[in-house]
Amino acid sequence: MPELPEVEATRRALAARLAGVPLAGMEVRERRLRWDVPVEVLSGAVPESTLVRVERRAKYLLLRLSTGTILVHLGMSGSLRVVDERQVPGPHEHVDWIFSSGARLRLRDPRRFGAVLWAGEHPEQHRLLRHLGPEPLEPSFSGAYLHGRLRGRRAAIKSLLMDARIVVGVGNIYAAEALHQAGVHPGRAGGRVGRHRAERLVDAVRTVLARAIESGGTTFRDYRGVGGERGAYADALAVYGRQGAPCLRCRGTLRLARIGARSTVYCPRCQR
DNA sequence: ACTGGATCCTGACTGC
DNA sequence: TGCAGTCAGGATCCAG
Repeated sequence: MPELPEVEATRRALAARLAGVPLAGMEVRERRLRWDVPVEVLSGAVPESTLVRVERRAKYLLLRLSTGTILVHLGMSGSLRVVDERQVPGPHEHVDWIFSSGARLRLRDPRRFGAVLWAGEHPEQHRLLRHLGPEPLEPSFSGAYLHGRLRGRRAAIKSLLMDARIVVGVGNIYAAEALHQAGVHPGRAGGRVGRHRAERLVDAVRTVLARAIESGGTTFRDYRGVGGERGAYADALAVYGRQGAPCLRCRGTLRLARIGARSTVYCPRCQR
């Protein structure tokens, strides 16, 4: 379940291994992902292009080719690996990018919630990127900004933190972690989060995400890095998956609730 | 405008 | 052991 740290870890690994390498082609074995993979336009744009650099916006990877930009979203079960050209694709390994070096970048996505799309020369104007909120690690995501966006909202703060129009990249795992670190109850109405709590939340979101990136992301179930390795942040989770266990801060018992149709673990004693 | 719920999909897990 | 049912979750879509 890749959230921002997993996507960023993937981006860094891809950039280190494949930036500047020419592409020879693409192989699409299953085009039915979240949206159909646009095989025709990609087969025109990919051969004889070069992967210039790899960027990230929210949870989208931007493969910047010399001929335009491919958007890759990992959905919930997607992962990318760099493999040897002789490695036979397994089930659910739907797309390969074939590099002139012989290496292949291989997309595996059992649940097919991911996406591979063409975004042309101005990806920031693509419909999926156009309405996104600020990046959580950039200065524009501030306590004042968050406080302003929460004003008057009655939905649970957890749901609002996971709303990509308010801030991108925060999914179910890191929302729960950040709320716990900030001492904010996940069910609190957005409009009842004051300036002080908003500041704490911004700090907590930043800290949690930055640490998770350093750890190579969180492998709770199936996420894997580009070389197949697990993310180490799972060991640092304070609440996610720990319902019934003692809160690491106050020793109260962590409780499981459903907020916005998502399971949510929190400490009823130190989150208010 | 805002809110919560349904939806897409498959694998892992639980309970009988 | 086998099978049916439930859950997981990002982002979009829809109804109220």
